[in-house]
Amino acid sequence: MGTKQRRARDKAGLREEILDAARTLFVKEGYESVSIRKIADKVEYAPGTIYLYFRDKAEILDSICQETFAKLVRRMEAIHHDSAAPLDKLRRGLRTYIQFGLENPNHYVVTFIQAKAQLQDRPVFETTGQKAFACLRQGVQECVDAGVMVIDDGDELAQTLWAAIHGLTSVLITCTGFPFIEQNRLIDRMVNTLIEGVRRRAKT
Amino acid sequence: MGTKQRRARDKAGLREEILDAARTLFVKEGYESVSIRKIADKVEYAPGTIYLYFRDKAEILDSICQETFAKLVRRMEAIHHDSAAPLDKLRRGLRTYIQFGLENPNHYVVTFIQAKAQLQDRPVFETTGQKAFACLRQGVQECVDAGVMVIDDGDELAQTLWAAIHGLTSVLITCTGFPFIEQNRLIDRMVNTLIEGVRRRAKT
Amino acid sequence: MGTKQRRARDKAGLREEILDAARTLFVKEGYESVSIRKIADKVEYAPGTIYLYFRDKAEILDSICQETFAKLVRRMEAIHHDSAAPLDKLRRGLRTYIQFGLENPNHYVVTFIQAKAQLQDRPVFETTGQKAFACLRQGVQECVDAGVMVIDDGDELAQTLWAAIHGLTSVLITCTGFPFIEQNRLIDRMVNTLIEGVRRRAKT
Amino acid sequence: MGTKQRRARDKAGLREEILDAARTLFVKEGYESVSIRKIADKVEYAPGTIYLYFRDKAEILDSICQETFAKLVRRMEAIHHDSAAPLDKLRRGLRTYIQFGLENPNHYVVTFIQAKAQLQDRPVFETTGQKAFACLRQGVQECVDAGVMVIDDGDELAQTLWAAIHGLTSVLITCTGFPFIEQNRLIDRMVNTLIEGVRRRAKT
DNA sequence: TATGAATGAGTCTTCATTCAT
DNA sequence: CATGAATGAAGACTCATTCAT
Repeated sequence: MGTKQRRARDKAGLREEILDAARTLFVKEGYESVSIRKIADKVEYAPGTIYLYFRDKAEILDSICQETFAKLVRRMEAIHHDSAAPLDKLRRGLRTYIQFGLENPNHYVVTFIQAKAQLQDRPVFETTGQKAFACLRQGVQECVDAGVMVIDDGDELAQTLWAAIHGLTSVLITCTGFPFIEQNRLIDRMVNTLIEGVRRRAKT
Repeated sequence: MGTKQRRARDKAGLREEILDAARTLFVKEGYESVSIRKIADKVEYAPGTIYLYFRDKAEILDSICQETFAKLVRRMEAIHHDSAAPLDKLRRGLRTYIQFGLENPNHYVVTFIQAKAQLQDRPVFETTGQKAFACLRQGVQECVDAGVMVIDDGDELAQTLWAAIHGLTSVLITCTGFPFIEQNRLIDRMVNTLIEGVRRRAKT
Repeated sequence: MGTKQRRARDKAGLREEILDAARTLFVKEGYESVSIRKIADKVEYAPGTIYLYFRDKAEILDSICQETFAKLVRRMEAIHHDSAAPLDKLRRGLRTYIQFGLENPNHYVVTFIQAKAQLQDRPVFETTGQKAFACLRQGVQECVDAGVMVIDDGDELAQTLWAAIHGLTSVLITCTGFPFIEQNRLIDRMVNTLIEGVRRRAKT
Repeated sequence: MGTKQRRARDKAGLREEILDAARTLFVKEGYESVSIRKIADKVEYAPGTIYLYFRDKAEILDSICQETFAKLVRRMEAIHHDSAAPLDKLRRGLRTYIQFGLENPNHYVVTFIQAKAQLQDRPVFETTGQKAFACLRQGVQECVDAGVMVIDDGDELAQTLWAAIHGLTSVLITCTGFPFIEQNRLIDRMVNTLIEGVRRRAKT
């Protein structure tokens, strides 16, 4: 109320502030439980102000997903431009994906766990979303082409790997009460297990 | 409306009926979007009646989770009472878990995906929930004891395996729009990959 | 709040009470300006309670119109069952219409002036609404058949008469600030003018 | 958006533009449903700009009414400066009024139908508004003075005539769904009926 | 003169919950 | 055991209005 001198960050990035607040709240309380009012309170603006930046609540979720995919794709693509052995690149890709989730847990949860229910058929998932998966798919294909995989079906392999690392990322972020072993050891184990389980073994 | 002559099963199973209705609705529309009234409508009772069986909305969710864990544990334990080779039992355990999720998608989604946001620190997860994990943990331990695993840390292995199969189960249930390969082939690949990645290999 | 012992009329007719309150408010402030809250305040119930009796605001308006038409038709039809001279019956019909409006000003305004904008193509107007006009139309037709009208086109005559008496009814109700002459004298003048203007004159 | 090079008439006529936009919108959507923002959008200015020309929303409505009355008076007065027979001038006056309404339906509806609810006791109606009625009143008086009317009370006659033609004008504009006969025939019938009903007949 | 950002009150509506019956 | 009626709080969203620039 009144004019306050409002926080410094002002002007420039209210939109970003709103996204930050929303992301955090979405994770803590679930998309449905977060009201525009709560977001407004958190950024210390009136509820109506939110609508100057986003058409509705769904658009906020949408924007967060878009952000997430963009960030993730950027990370994954970095690995692609590299001349290491395909299997090593794949290994790094898996680790990168998990790391991304852990470094951006709010982004990850909102996009990959909560948004599913709300946006399943929104274009975000069918465009940018697919592009993210495509990065992994491509890394797998290189391995297949190099003849180092146990089978030749790139889709089968990529889907298996993605499901597994998504599972790990999810539980590490969400099951905060669970008595996990030391995080890095668990990640290593997952990545090793997957790579060992998927690469062609000498002789057999 | 009015009283109808109401379904036969009456007396006995209204509680179960409410749970069934709620579970279905939770999955279709999300926990937050389901109102007590919608549940009441579905079972054809007045909203107030729900409160004769459950203290509040959260208790319904809670009960569903409890149910889920009980069912899952029963399934997992069946395998345990069996004298096959430990690794085979483990393999079957993994498959059973996934199958359980696919056969009870509503239970699975509500308990393992949606409940997180609402019940994160409810006791259900810390008691019954842990027991479910314990089944898998035990199957792993048997393998470790039999000396067939690549490492000896049962927790590390069990957590890795659980994360992976949870990932697969989740995405198979929720990512309905995703172009997955044939489901059984994917499940087989996941299980094989994990077992191959986790068992001790000759020599070494 | 609390339980109060609430007004006596209670139980029986909350629905009617809501309609009464709404009708009055609609007239005083215009349909759009009346909020469900205002109606609720007026009947001293919580806003949500309104929704136990009406699906939404439009349904309230709709109900009022239905009421109005039913009342009006009942009145107009009474005249029809009468063996007076057609022209006298018509004269009485005109007067009855005006009187109805003045005795039920809220009903009249809401239905014939405000509802137009909101419900123009609602079924109420196309069913019950038309029936009200039909009464007048029929009275006119009897005069035509009796050969006492200046022309034979019943529609032309009925529409003219209705427009005129609707005009008078409207202004008498709504232009409260206008310095009208004594009401009954004005009504008489209108009815006489119309009848004189419409009936066939001797010779000429 | 931004500044565009904006329409040419700029400077001079923004006020008029706003009135035009508002009038149109008021009729299409009803006074209450029209937001300042919608008006602003239509004229392609920022909402705040509206307030440089009008104190508030009501003042816009007020201005439109003033406009309407001025236009109407101008038209009615034109007839007055004419040396035809009083009854013919009156006849033309009635027709002119109706025509005015049909040619300026937005003005008419806003001023004579919608404004009632919002401005009932605003001065516009008691000053300029009365002046419009005075034109008709005067035409009637001339007839009375010429001894051609059925009674001598000019107010009684004028009010009757006005109510009737207002009724016709209103319904022709607002009851778009009603199966009216051909418009001009209906107008002629109304005017003839009124004049016949109001003029003194030979002998008696 | 014009704007963009912001607000606070208010819109309709839905909800979990209570309670007298 | 079951209900119907009611509520208070909250939901998303819109609006007239203000004001610093």
